[in-house]
Amino acid sequence: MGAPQLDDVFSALADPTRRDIVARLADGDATVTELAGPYDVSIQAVSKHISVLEDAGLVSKTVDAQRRPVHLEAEVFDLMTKWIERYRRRAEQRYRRLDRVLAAMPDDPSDDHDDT
Amino acid sequence: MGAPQLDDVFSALADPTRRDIVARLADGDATVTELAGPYDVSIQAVSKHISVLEDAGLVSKTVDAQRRPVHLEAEVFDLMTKWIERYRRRAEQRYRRLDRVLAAMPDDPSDDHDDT
DNA sequence: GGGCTGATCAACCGAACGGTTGACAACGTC
DNA sequence: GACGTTGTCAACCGTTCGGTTGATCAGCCC
Repeated sequence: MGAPQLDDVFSALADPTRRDIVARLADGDATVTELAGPYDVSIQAVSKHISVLEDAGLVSKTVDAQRRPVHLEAEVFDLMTKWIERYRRRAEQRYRRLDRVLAAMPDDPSDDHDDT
Repeated sequence: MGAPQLDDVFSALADPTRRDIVARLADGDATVTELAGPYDVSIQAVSKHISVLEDAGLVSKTVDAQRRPVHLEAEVFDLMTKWIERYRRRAEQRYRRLDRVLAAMPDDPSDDHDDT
């Protein structure tokens, strides 16, 4: 119930079945059995997957009689995106800086060769 | 060797130690022992972590005598960002659309009640 | 060459993971 | 109230994962 941790989000999304479930939920809510349909595993397994996604804050379950429509929560994606962007940008800045240094550098035989 | 898979990228980033390593590499390349420094685990464990990151295409190792400077590869981040953004956007569009529908809807008793 | 340093390889261990089956709870329907 | 449907809980199983220790390889330096 606390704020979702990056640990949970990333490891939830590490599984292809769970990523697929997220992909399908982007088109609209679906019940557990509906979600389980395409996969060659038991409903219990899919139910577990959804629990994992829920713990990560990626989806939420509502109650509709005996059905449990699953809904994609977009917010948590921001958490990931922010984390990723932070380091991607830093790495790219460093890369560009290095690039500039190299460009400004005259042909130097002590330089190691580029990686194909 | 092959293109990095989302599986590998997400599961690599699921581990907090590995995320931390990535974070530190954003500030600049570092050798394995340098990276291992802050952690309370063996160098072998850190070496394994770096291998996982390498397999995911998130970092690359170069050769400098007996040292192995590790370098952050920013490209793969795009792979993740693209995946995330695709579904985040879809989910948010649906949300906004629903929002509009609800806003445009007059008080209707046949509607199921709202969730608090 | 001998020794130190940096890093990986190999075998092993316990915990966590993804899957299974079986039982069961909750709800709508007849 | 019995029954079918939907979904979860619980126990179990094999594999993967993060960690360990010990051995080994590669490269610098005296």
